Amino acid sequence: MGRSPCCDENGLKKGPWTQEEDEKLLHYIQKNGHGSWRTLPRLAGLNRCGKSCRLRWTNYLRPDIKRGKFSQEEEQTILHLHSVLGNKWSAIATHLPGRTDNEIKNFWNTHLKKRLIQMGFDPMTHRPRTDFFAALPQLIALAALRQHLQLGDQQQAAKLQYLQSLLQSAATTISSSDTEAPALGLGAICCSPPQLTTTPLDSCTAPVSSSLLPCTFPEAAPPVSSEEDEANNHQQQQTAGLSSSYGGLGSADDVFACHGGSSSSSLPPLTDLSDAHAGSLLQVDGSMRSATASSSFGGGSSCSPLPWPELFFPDDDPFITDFL
DNA sequence: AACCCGTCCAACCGCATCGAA
DNA sequence: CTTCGATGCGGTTGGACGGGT
Repeated sequence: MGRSPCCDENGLKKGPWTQEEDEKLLHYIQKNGHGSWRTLPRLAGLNRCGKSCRLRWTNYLRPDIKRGKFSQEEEQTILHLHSVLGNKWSAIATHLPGRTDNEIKNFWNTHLKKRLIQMGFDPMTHRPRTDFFAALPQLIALAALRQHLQLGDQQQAAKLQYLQSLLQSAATTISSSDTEAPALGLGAICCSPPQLTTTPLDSCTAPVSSSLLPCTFPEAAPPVSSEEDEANNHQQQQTAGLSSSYGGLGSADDVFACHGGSSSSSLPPLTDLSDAHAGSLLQVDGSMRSATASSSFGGGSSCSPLPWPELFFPDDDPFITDFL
């Protein structure tokens, strides 16, 4: 596939660096600076291509490299910057002294991205996923269905029948949605965050659909490419404050802070963090949440009304209030 | 002990961008 | 304006490692 690798062309070495090579490179750069990376290997006595040397230097040998685990503050910064900049690792790295773009990228891919997905967020847009959320109420109902199988009277039977139809539509919705959602499973769905949303009534037009979320966040997280955006970003940071925007991914505050609430005045808050349930919903490790996490999703607002008709589920129905 | 599987991360690859000629 | 080499960047790979069975 594609062109041959540059290092193969001249029989140059590839793969892990030896200590001897490291020392040669380090000594040369400390003495002469890197200058032209293309000529450096020859001058330094290394059988490597310049690219490989540059990478080794910038990602490993540079004296100002910070090693070890990312701090909570660094995590927060990465999350915030990624929500604004996208996969601009080098740009993000400039805000994290001592960290390389490669390191940040790896950290994102192995930790933060997974955590966001687990929590029901699209890691690219930093928005709650809308695909499987469309079926969330149905799935929640199904999860509790077992508890109600002993129902006897006619009305309960009607409810059961209705839930069965929801099951079908939920399955359809999920199987036709994009690829990641099914893999997340109900567990992930149950720990997903929309339950926390408290939506301004006028900011929403469609219930429980791909557009159910009231977020006016841009469709795709726009990479900051213009000075204006940079300025906006800066303003956002000043307004929200990097350190206050996140409390660490582990808490509900963290995620939602980065999803509009405090990061831009033009974005309606997705979350009422003062909500009494919020505190109990998300654990530090981003793992499973309690079933009650679904509580405000259905009943939160007219924006995402329950899919089941009031006929079956009057407000004071204990069956539905289980979920609310 | 051997194997499997998932995670982590250094390093590679190829495309994009920049600047000099 | 175009070309071309150098460098930067982001996506991906593959090997080391650790935990579980």
